[in-house]
Amino acid sequence: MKWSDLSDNWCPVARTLSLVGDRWTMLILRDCFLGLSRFEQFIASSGMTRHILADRLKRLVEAGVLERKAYTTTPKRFDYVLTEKGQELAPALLTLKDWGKKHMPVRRTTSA
Amino acid sequence: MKWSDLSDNWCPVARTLSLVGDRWTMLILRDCFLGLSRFEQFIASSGMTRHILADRLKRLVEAGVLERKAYTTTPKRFDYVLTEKGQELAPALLTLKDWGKKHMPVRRTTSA
DNA sequence: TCAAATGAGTTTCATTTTGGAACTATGGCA
DNA sequence: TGCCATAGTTCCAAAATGAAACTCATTTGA
Repeated sequence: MKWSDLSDNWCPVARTLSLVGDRWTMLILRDCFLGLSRFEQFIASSGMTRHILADRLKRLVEAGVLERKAYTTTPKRFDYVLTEKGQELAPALLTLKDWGKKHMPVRRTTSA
Repeated sequence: MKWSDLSDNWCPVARTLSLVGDRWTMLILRDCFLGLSRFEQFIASSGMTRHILADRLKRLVEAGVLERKAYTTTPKRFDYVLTEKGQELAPALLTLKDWGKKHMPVRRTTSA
């Protein structure tokens, strides 16, 4: 079975994951909740590559999770901002944050 | 930057995603919360391929999210059950479920 | 007794995705 | 004019995934 087939799964968790359950997508949303909204900001913040970001932004806009709003006309440049639908993913991000703080300690390479 | 490097990220969301933020992992956990615990059950329920499942189970056990308990000795066979740490991912799954129910309707191919 | 079935993986190979880097396009600014 | 910034796109190699077959140990059952 292909991952993309999950969008029609009977299970709402699976359907949600078909949109946000791949690498990087949730991290873009985290950045949005942190107040970032532009291509280069997402690149700098997340460390993902440019064409993956371009692809994910397109998918999120198509899904109605982000809105692409021009902030200059010449040249055309855009802010990506959370829609109401996107805002409602906040609880999911918060649970992931809490779990990470509790269970995924940063293993720092002790300067030996 | 590689996905696996996220495990040392300053952000707890990113660290959590380094473990559960790839394709299929969350779906295995969903199945665990539904009461499934065996290899063939996960295969039947999720639709993922066998070697991906084997890989994910190994990672989840190593991470302490699942425990691999033998339920027969000859031949050795195992149940994969949520640890306390794994149980604590329940809120994350619930938020994804709620969001999916609200925002990801099943688009059914009307029998035309 | 031998064949088929079960459960849990492993292996192989083709197809997709991703990572990394370079390249394009538009316009501002020195 | 030449350089910089923003926002992508393109190219190629490396890694991950999908599909199917194969392994192994044991059980069932004809």
